[in-house]
Amino acid sequence: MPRIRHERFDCSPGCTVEGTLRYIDGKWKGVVLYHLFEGTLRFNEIRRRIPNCTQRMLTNQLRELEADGLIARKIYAEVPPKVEYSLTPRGRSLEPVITALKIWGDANVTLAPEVSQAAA
Amino acid sequence: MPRIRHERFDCSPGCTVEGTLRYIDGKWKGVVLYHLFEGTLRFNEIRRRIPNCTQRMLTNQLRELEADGLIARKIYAEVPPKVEYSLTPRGRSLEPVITALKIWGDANVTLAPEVSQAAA
DNA sequence: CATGACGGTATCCTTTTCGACACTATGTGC
DNA sequence: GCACATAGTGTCGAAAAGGATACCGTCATG
Repeated sequence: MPRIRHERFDCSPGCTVEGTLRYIDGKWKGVVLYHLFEGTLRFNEIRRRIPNCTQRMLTNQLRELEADGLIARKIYAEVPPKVEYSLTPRGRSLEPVITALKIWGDANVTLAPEVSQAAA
Repeated sequence: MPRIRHERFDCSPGCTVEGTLRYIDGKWKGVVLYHLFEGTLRFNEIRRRIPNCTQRMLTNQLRELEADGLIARKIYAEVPPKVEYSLTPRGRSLEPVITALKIWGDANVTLAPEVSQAAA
């Protein structure tokens, strides 16, 4: 089980910052949330949008987001299984945060696929 | 060495979000930045503000932040060593991001030391 | 009968992260 | 001579995160 890690934040002021980070941290959560801002998606729709994420990891991240009350999981009792994920109001309230992250990232993060060739 | 982990982000749009997260993620970085927004601080001043962080971890986080160009490290060649940390312009540009995180956290993160008693 | 889509689990393993602890150098105060 | 303060470094080990891979049940299709 992914373990809830936001049990205590007794460090100092500014820790709600860390607290928020614990919600959206986790390799794929930011991207998942980002895609869900567009609207409700099925499991495999999300998968296809994040090809580098393994099925196991995606399930993990979704479960944690769900446990944190950020996304809702709706299961349809159909025969080819159908599960839809959508943001809860709480999840949607993260939009300004994600937006702030994206704005800074667009300005400051270099998405350079060719950098990794340096060692060759 | 802390290893730079922002080598590639080829996953999908929204990944600058992840990119930004890689900069401010890391257990204590958010708090360190938060305290540095107040102004320049010496090593032990930061330590005292974040008692739960070990010396080694603090050094680590500061080194990573420095390597990422977010903070500046100024060493005074004095005899009781004196090192001052301050934000670079790039680091300061993170302020809206940290602020967004803090706003959400203040509203949504429960700093509840008593919640962890649930299992008892 | 075999295959594929769907939405997962279970298991294993590697990498990364984090914390504890000891140790360093230099100078001051006792 | 001893302890203390500053600002670290080094090593060790536990724990967590992440990735690879295989497997599950069900129904439709070929």
